[in-house]
Amino acid sequence: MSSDPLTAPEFSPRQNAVLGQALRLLVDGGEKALTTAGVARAANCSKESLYKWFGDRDGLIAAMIAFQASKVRTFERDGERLNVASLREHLVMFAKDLLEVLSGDVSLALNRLAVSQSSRDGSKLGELLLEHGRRQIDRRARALIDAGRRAGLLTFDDGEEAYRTLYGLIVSDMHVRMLLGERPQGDFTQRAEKAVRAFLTLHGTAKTLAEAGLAPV
Amino acid sequence: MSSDPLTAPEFSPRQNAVLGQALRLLVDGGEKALTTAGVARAANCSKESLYKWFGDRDGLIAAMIAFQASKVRTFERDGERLNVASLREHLVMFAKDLLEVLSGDVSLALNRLAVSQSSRDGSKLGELLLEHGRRQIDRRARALIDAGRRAGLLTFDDGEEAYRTLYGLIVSDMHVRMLLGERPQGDFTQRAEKAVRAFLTLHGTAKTLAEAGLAPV
DNA sequence: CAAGGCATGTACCGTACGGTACGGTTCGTG
DNA sequence: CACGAACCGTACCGTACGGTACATGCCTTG
Repeated sequence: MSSDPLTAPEFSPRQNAVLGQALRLLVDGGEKALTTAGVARAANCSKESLYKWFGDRDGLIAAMIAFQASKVRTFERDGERLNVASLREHLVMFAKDLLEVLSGDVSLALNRLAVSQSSRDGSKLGELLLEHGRRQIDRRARALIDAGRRAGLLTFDDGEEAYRTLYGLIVSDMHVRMLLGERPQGDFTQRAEKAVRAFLTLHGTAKTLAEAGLAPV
Repeated sequence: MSSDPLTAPEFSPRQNAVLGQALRLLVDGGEKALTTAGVARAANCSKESLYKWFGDRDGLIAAMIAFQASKVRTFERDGERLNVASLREHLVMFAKDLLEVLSGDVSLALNRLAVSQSSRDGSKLGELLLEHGRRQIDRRARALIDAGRRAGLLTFDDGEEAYRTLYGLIVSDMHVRMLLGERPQGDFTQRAEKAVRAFLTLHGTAKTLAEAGLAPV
């Protein structure tokens, strides 16, 4: 890795096209299908170019992660005044987006790849994936629940811990199960709404609980 | 796979010793270290015996999963009368055990292996791992929260869903992060207690909430 | 047009792995 | 003791992959 992919994740259009083909190859055939010769054939480029651009196979994979992360952009529109209904709506939207992202083909394939490489020492692939893939969506959720607290709708001491709780309520073990090959079952919308309801029960203020009809029996 | 490892997961002592060495090899060196020649060398047996006993490499891995599952036995002692304190204690114990199991070296190595193989079609490794590794601990938790409901301490409609909630509160994304190579941070006991507190807040009856001092502010 | 950079395609090399075959050894059994 | 089964160690085979070298062709630039 000659250039730091954390600060220089930009490639030429031709290279982006190659990375896209590589991702497609990975999604379709799994890790063992991601051979340098296979990528070169699928992208109509030469292996020599691959090594010139990305250094080695690990560099190619790192570039694929950066490329995919650059495609998944999440918009965080805030500044608007939050009330119980809008907070809930935003939380449900976030939950659904999170479930969609995690269950996506490319996300699952890249996560599988990073997991399988993580046993090798010095492989920063997992770190890279967490940093690139999660940072955006994590910041969006953190900003949302912080705004909820500022608006007097949520109560918690540690924002990070509250976010972890929200994440666990939404995802549970679904991500690992999908990584292991299980197909997602159940409706994402329903799952998201239930998770948000539980989260509000745990961290909503009295005002929120009353307005949302979540007062404990 | 000539014999069904779901119903016949028993092997001779010699074979068990070989499987143990194979697991050690996998834990130490990751998936790429788990070569048939390496296992044979580490276990002082011949490759021919490996293929005779386990069929092929996949059969060996399946046998490793069954062997490891046979070692991790979880005791579910029930029948005692549950009160709020004992329910809470059992839940915390379960949560700590779950975190211990998931963060164990062998568990992580096997999960990484199953995840990396899950993209290949027809690979029932993930299914096998979920079935063997989780069944015991899942049943224990399910029995516990069902007993809690029968004792009038918990309230929920769907036991499976309640368990998923408990699981998510305990683990959140820690499992995936560990699979990606991150070292677990924080105290398991504290994490377990917080998760159980949240679970009781969500699914405890009025009696439970009052006795546990969890009445919402 | 000439020249040089850049990309492609192919051929090649070394290595490592899954799986098989075979000779030698140990051990239980009639 | 003789026999056979099981097993060990090793050598072997075919294949596939990562990485490199080289010849050809395109496209810009002076």
